Amino acid sequence: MQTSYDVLSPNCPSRVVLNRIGDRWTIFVIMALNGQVLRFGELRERIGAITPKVLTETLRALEGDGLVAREAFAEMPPRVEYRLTALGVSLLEPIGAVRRWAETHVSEVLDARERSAEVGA
Amino acid sequence: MQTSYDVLSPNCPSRVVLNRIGDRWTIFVIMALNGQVLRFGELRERIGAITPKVLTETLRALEGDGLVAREAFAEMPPRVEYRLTALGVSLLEPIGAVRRWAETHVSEVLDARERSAEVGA
DNA sequence: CAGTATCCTGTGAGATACTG
DNA sequence: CAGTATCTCACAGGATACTG
Repeated sequence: MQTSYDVLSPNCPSRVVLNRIGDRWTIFVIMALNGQVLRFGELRERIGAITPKVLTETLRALEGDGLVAREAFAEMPPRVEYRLTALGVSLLEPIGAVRRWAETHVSEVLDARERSAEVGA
Repeated sequence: MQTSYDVLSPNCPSRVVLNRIGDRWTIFVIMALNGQVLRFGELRERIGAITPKVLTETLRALEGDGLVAREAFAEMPPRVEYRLTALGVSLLEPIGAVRRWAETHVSEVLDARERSAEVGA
């Protein structure tokens, strides 16, 4: 039983989470499902520029990690609902922390970026 | 002046931060520089499997975003020191939130992953 | 509606070798 | 020591078309 993790180690399980969060589409899906139950098509609409293939991949990954629950109804036409699991909901907190930091400091980052671009170019 | 951000929008400035954090090497560098001033070679050692090229790219990006400060000394042999800026330090907090979540919940994610792998395969 | 199936491309990043 | 310079490749992810 491992009791402590070292994020600096590439094979550390913590890295798993960072990879997932860092994934291009994960955040969008998690945020969209915040407090909502959505169908495949609804997710597509809300996220915008995502293709069905990529949305499916993202959803499958999230499902596999126990963050999102998928419920299919045997109807015609088909209906499938996605929602966050308890684990998925708990992920909203750290994501919120990142988001708050972003909203507070993005302008500084953008300023710095612009300033270095002037010189760099 | 934009007063509110929507992370669900791909062109939202907040996305900038998520991209940066999601970058494969950013976290490693930020964590390594936590409370430390390190030279290029020291960073290489601590991070492990990173190549000089990639470390340079990561460092330049971080510098450009105002998260890391680079100080070069005109000596022979050359000496260059990297440290977090105040902005970089402030980023430690949200990263810490993610890290804590990871340390608490990784086992659940891994369990779920394993369970779905059994079925999926 | 909720996906699959294919094909294709950009680029993050590794390996390797060289330089001020 | 602290990087640059090339070359190469895998793979995330996009476009498009099709199906139970």
